[in-house]
Amino acid sequence: MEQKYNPHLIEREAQEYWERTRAFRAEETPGKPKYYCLSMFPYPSGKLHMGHVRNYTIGDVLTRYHRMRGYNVLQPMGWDAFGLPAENAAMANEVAPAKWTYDNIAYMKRQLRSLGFALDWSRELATCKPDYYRWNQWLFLRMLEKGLVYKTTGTVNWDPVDQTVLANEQVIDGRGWRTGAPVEKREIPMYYMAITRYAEELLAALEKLPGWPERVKTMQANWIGKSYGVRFAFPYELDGRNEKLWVFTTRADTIIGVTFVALAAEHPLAARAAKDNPQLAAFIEECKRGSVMEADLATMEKKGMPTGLTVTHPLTSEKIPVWVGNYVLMAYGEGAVMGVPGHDQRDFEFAVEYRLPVKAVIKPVEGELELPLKEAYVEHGLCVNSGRYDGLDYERAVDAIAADLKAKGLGDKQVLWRLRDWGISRQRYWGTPIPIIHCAGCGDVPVPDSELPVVLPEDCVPDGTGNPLNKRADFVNCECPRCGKPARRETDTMDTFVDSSWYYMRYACADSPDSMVDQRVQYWLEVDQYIGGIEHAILHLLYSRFWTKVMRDLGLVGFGEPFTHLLTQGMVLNDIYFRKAEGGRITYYNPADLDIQADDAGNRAATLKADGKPVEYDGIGTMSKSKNNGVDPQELIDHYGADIARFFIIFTSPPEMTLMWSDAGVDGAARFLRRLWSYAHELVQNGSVKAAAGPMPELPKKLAEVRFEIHALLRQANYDMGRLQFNTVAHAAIKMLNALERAPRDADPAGDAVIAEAMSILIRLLSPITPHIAHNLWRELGYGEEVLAAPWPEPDPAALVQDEIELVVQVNGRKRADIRVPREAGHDAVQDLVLAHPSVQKHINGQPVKKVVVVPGKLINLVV
RNA sequence: GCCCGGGUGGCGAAAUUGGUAGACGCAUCGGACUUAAAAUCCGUAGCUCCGCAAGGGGCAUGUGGGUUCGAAUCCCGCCCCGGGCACCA
Repeated sequence: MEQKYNPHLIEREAQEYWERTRAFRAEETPGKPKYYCLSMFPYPSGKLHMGHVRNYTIGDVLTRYHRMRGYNVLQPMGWDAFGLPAENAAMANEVAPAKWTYDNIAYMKRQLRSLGFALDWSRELATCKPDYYRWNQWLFLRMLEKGLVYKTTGTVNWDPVDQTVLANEQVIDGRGWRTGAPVEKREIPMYYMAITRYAEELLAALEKLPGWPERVKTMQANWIGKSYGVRFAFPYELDGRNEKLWVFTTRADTIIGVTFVALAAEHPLAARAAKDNPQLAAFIEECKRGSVMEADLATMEKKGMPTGLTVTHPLTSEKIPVWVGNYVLMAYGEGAVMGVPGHDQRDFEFAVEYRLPVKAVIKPVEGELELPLKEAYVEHGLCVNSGRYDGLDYERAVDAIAADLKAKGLGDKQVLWRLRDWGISRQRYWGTPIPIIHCAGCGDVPVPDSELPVVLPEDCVPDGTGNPLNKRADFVNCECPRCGKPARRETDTMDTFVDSSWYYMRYACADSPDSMVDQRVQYWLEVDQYIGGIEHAILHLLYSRFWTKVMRDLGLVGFGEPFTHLLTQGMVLNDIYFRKAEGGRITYYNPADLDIQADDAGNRAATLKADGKPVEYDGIGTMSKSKNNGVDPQELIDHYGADIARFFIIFTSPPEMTLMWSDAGVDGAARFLRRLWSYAHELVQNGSVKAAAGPMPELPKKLAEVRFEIHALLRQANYDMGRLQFNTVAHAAIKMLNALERAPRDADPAGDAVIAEAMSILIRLLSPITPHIAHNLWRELGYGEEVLAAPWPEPDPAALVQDEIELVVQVNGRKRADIRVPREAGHDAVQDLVLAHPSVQKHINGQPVKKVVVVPGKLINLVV
């Protein structure tokens, strides 16, 4: 054993050992409890960043911990390899997305290997390979057969200069990121997956996921958004026909207060009204400018214009004016809303702006409304000025009004979901081709299963002006499978969320050539622990749950939820810097490439090292490819080694907490592992550990205290392991070494026994976090062949028995003394000791003790 | 704008879920070792007041209220930061 800790040497040795022994190859072993530990697979953006290291270290800690607890563990890894950044890189460097992606995978795989993760690489997959995405296509066709996939139009961001569809991310302040041109909305045909058919189950099944964080379940429940309300119609006459304008409301109790109706700009009635009204047509056109993002729609200035049409109030028969409002969403409800300025703040502001009447029809249960209203009264209350509904509370009013509408055939109660169907068509090259052929005679024809996969050509180089597949005659031109005549292949590709909705199943049978999944999926799934960033709390996790239910209903798998336990890792943040070029194009710069000066007031000035010119600061955000603010961990690994990097990132913050990246403190991790090494080296030199094999002898008081401390720390560490708070497990390891270094050093066989036991505990406790040094020390100290095979340590109850306990004494809730009392001390004896304490005497100051609060074994509070 | 989190010393954090606030680590300062540096080891440390000292008191968990014998923890209002908002992944 070398005297100095040489992480690179021992890490290489340990990794070669694991490689040679195929230590992490997972086999289906019936009868042994299995544990499927899964970290979200990375997008191969080029290099790992700290968020990846954090994610995969957490997963590895859980993997190795469960392995030592006796589970048959699977921890796989793969690549979420389709996506937009590859196309952006292609435009910037004129390299094909495929080559860029495969090069990145090769580099990042080396980085992952150098971190020593216990991964079963034999199951590696990349979603851009035909043997993976063919099953996206295959399931798409099954869903099409079941009516779970359908085609309709959808709204996209359109860059009129590049003549291309833009991702939301590529729209900056309403303009295209490359051209700076104002973005327009455009309606195009798209394929949808009918996730709303599963809305009820996706919501209800959240309650059957006790292993998920509450916050994630709350977010999903709100996203699915079940609301109970009333769908009803305003009758009207147009072009000599009697028609109905439908709306949905959760506040039917306020229906008498309707003073206008507002339509989305895309509403068919708006288009009809605009036919002879150029001003309105222009306004509708204006509404179609700007991005499709909900955050933009919700924050923009509320604007409206009258259509000149009126409809009839279904209960009062009043004439109600119809407006077009830019804030009404076509995608939610009916694309039209009733306007009740008195009791909806948004309607109130709209009414004030356009001088529409405000009617108060709800009053508080206690007291009266102050009129005229200065803002909408949005609380539930009692109906007033509402004729026969006066005095009814919310529920009764809704019941009565729904019943009256129903009697007139103009409405009824209805459940409305906020969740929308999942549009999966992307007008992009680097994704799974949608397996459809367009035939002039037969229409949209599914590609037959026998012709799957529809293979994506890998040599296209996008240039930013639309999907390059459209220019590939060899891809586009084909025969109609139905009539055999020349036809055109669909060039849209699938949303990459399709890829990530089932990859965790494919790991179980990554080599299965003839089927999407096989019986091995039944062995490994569900995933016992899923680990990934909180940013995936809604979309990815919801789509995966949906996809699993679809596969279940197609008889492909026997379970309905993919992930039993979920750990949502906190984001790793870093500063963001950028420059905005003329024309609006934005370039982000990595903080590592900048010279940054900050003054005491927190202002900062940064210049690019390459040209010395200033760049702008854009606050902090998640490390990402798009904001170019990732920190490459490679420098850390090269300098300190994998164990120190892993220990540091585990040590520095609890897994679920957001972490602002800073490497301050990494020297502490390095110092700890060096101290551990030196301590172990000394033990090896003087042979204390080997000499101490055998049962624990009778211990003198000092050594019993050391042993107590070790076992108490272990008890706490195991508790923290169980609640996934790994930072304090690392803290416990440091405390153990501190305790050992403080322990009496005489060459006493009893002392050797305590130290030998403590080191075996410490090394096993550390082995999930710092597996290489643990592997090495376990062997050097002669505990066995490999720490991986050792059982997880449990505290010895006998070591945790104490003769004396410490009690805190408070007077009026403030700590005034500590006392040590024998463990068996009775209540009276303790009370005498407490009252005799001079500091307690002083603070009681002769006043009578009114109350004594006792927390057994911990605290006594005297109230005077 | 809407939904979900978070805010504790100079910094990362802990506090077993209402019971000693600041464990453990970083940085800082002082000391030891060394020709020197690095490394290593020892010590100190929230703020503030009284005291030569030993020691003792007060104030402190973003902010303002409230509940409680007792609040970082529970309740109400506000401020700031992060995540998501359906085409970034």
